[in-house]
Amino acid sequence: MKLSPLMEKFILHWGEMGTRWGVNRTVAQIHALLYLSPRPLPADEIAETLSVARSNVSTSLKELQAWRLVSVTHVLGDRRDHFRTTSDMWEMIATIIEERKRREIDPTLALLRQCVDEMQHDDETPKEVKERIKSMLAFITMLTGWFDQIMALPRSTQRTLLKLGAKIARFLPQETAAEK
Amino acid sequence: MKLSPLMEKFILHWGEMGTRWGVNRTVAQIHALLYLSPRPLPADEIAETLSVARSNVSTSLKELQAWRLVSVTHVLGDRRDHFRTTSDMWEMIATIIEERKRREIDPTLALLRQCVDEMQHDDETPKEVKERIKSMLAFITMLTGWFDQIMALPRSTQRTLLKLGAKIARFLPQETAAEK
DNA sequence: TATACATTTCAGAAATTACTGAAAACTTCG
DNA sequence: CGAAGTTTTCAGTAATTTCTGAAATGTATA
Repeated sequence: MKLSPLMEKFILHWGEMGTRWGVNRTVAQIHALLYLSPRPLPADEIAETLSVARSNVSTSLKELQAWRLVSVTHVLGDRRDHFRTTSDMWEMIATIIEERKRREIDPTLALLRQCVDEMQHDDETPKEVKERIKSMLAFITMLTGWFDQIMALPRSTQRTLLKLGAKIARFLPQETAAEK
Repeated sequence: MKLSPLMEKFILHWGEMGTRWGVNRTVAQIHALLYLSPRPLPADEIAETLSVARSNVSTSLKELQAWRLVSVTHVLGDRRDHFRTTSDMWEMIATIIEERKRREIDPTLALLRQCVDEMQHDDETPKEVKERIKSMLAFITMLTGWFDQIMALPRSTQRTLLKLGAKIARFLPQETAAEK
């Protein structure tokens, strides 16, 4: 696929962003390319477009599929797999957050719970340290709970909330601001 | 500072998490150590505790300060700098998100705006591609707008919203669910 | 079933990132 | 000012991550 300078700029930037967030640059570039592409692309075309090895594309696509960000389709009269990603930004972000939660937050919660559990019979660990761990567990639990609930709402409600922004505060029962 | 097995486990996990999110492992470990520590720690104590070079600690602490996650204090009768991080999880997360926004989202928005600007006189880039870039810009603009507004609310309101979770939908004007 | 096409695997090479230790720079106090 | 204490810088090294190309594996069709 021939890239215009605009497309190239976009893809390169996305690659950079990827690295900042712990995602392999090529993986992020492929994702960006597929996001822009009006049609699903076969692996060899991706390799050619981005000037990376075919094998690298293969590995990266597997990674993107593991993230549920890329899916396979087929084109009539072509034996090759073709790859595409959703063009719905909301869906894309939701998927990324869900996967990160599954891969990173959930194991962290598990560890924190284990820590809190073990600390009962642990007289080596200072009291203050135990408190810190407990409050981190409480906080992350609350935040992920919020997130799960919001994600379970119908898309239209989510969109309403997003559009409302801070105006949502208007709808809250009055005394809201009264706290320590 | 002597680490109990519990503390060690926590710090190692945090280091791993860091690497997943594009943060240097040592930087994340130091952050974790300071989070747990009941008192501010001097750099050499951090180095000793985590078994890394003093110079590495120095660099990492600078990094953490650049992220506004760590600050310097002094202890009476000690010429060394002592370092601490907030123990308020909400504040910590807010800082991390704000910094990431400043470093990564804002430049991305700038790039997207530039792309949208340039695409007017660009006949090399397919129409569909232009649309994708526009809708990404629209989406990120909306999301960061929401975030900025929520962050500007008083802490107590934020806490109320967080606690409410999906129940917030109850307070919305009725017809909410009516959309495409 | 054999052939052509397509994809994956993987060992080694290349590139990048992280770390160390020594020296330089800076700071405080006597 | 000078000595002692503290922090920073940075060149070289180490560790890790990424990438490639060749071989192996998988798959469809003739």
